[in-house]
Amino acid sequence: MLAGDVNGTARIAFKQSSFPSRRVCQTAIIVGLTTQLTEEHAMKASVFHLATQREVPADAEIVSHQLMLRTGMIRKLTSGIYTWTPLGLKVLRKVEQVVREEMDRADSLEMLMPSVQPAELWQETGRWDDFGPLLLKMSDRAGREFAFGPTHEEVITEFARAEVRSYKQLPICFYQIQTKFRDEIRPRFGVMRAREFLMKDGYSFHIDEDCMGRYYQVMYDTYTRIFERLELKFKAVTADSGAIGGAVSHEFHVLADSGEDQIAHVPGGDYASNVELAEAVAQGERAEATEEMRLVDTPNAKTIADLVEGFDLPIEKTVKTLVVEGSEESGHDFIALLVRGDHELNAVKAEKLPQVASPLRMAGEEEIRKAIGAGPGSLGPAKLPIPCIVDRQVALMSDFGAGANIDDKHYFGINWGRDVDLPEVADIRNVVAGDPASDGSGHLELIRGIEVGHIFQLGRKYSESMNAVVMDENGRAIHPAMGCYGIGVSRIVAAAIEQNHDDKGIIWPEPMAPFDVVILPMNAKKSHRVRELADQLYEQLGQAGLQVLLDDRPLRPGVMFADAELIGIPHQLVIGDRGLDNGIVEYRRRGGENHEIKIDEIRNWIDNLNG
RNA sequence: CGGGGUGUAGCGCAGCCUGGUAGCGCAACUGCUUUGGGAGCAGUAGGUCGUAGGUUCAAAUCCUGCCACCCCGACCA
Repeated sequence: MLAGDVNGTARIAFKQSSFPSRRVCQTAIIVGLTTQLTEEHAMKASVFHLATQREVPADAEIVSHQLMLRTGMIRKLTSGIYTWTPLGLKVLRKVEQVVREEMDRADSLEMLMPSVQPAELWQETGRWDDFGPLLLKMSDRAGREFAFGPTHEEVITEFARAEVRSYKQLPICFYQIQTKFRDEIRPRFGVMRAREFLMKDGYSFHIDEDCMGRYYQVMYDTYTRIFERLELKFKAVTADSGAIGGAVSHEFHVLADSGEDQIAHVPGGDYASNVELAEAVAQGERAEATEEMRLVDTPNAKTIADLVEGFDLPIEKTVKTLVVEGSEESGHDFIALLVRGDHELNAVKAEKLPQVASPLRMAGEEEIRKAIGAGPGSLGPAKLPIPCIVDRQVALMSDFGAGANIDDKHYFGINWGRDVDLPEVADIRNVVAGDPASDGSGHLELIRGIEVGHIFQLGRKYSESMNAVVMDENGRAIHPAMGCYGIGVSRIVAAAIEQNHDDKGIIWPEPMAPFDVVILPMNAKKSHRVRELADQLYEQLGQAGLQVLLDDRPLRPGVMFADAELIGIPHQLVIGDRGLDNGIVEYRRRGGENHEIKIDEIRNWIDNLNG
């Protein structure tokens, strides 16, 4: 059809002259020319689905979400649920493959578990209720209940209790890369916090804690290698294990200012922790009292800021009193928590206090009035009718000011012991920049990160609740210790963009770029030699094992440049008559230096690139 | 779930207050010109105005319910 078309457009002519078009490939299938079909690296823009957009979609807040939509990597189907387009999938698969290779290297065994899981399994561990509304529940025609798996501890433990019966089979680790669903209350930022997402989850089984600990270290190293291979700037931090359970846990964060998590670390040192967990160490010693405690009228002082401005009180001499719901075992409806005026309460730490209800709930104004007799702006430790726990730093304060538990009145010059008995002391605040690290290694700096991996030493939580047992050397049935290891594969794609972009678009780390090289022929329609060299390079690069995109679309140069930069292809070759006159093609490194390559040196250049 | 906001062409928006048969930019399609940084001209196509009801001679516009989506808070890979 194309061959004899004298009046055919240049576009058709160009396609015709190049490497197998879609039509030719189909023919090749028929005649069995499979060698050409294995050329899956190579792709022409004219047969690919490039769907870039110039305008920024209105509801995309962060850069990665905007760029993923503008490049056409993803399309939203509904809230928190996205289609990965051919372009986006190429990136996702690359990340997946690095994860797979490193997991395999650590002797972890890939498998695939069901995403639809029966309710009974979740009821066994109690998580059918504990997981709460995050669990997407559904029922079949017979009314039996199921959940779409948000994680797979139950399924793997069920699998292991049937398959793994002897210590001789241990240790063993299984993993899968699979779509998960968590019905997040508020999905946002595109695939960064989606409801449906791609996750690598791994689970290991061990005869004892010792072995679990050793394999945990193997996974720690594996994760480190994964993020190094992906060329991301990241940090491993000690973390809270949250709903999954277990004692020891580390999170892996891709560092980016837009990250939702705060990390406390010692610059240049080993200490790094999620702020949720970072221990706040009290500094200094309590000074002698120099003032008398006095009741002061503070009619308009409802906040710490009012107090500081209106009464010339240094913020380090003020105390915030927060009222939270008490736990059942505390025997009280409400508990007061005190932190210094310039500090913040740490909810994770507070929740772990036995007196405090979990999850943490702040008391409302009405509840506070009923329990204390004054409003939230006038609370303090003196003459407080409910139990009280103070932060370590608060315990070291002297001559400080706090509410008097009478509306519009504060006590100034309060001193522990003399005026008020020192209540229970605990670490309940967030660390701030400059605090000493709890290991004494230096002073903390706070940075932001995106959590892309989390490893846990689970222990026997699941093997016990689901009664998975193996026989040990002495013929006794024991519950194996478990570890679990997650990586947010789809989130990594977004996190990588957050960390690597400029005003023109994405700057992919090479290992996850959708294509290695793009060929941009200038004015190919008119220039036979441009077309010829483009085709030749396309073939050579493909045969060299590089994933190459030939932009054979009949477009103006500006559009081609803009697309190549937006999509973020690391290496660009610009072929034009201007360069050919001088025997060169132009090479551009996305986000880096440009230079010229002599045409007769291209072969070397390609070999170099590939090596 | 609580608080706020928005639903009009694939994307971004105007029109609504003051009811009168729906418009702009980008994208798409056709033709000609143009071709080293998101072209120009001419033409074409595309919309149950989220949805259901109500008021009215007449509803994108006014009223009510519902739905969806987005933003701020607690959760997570």
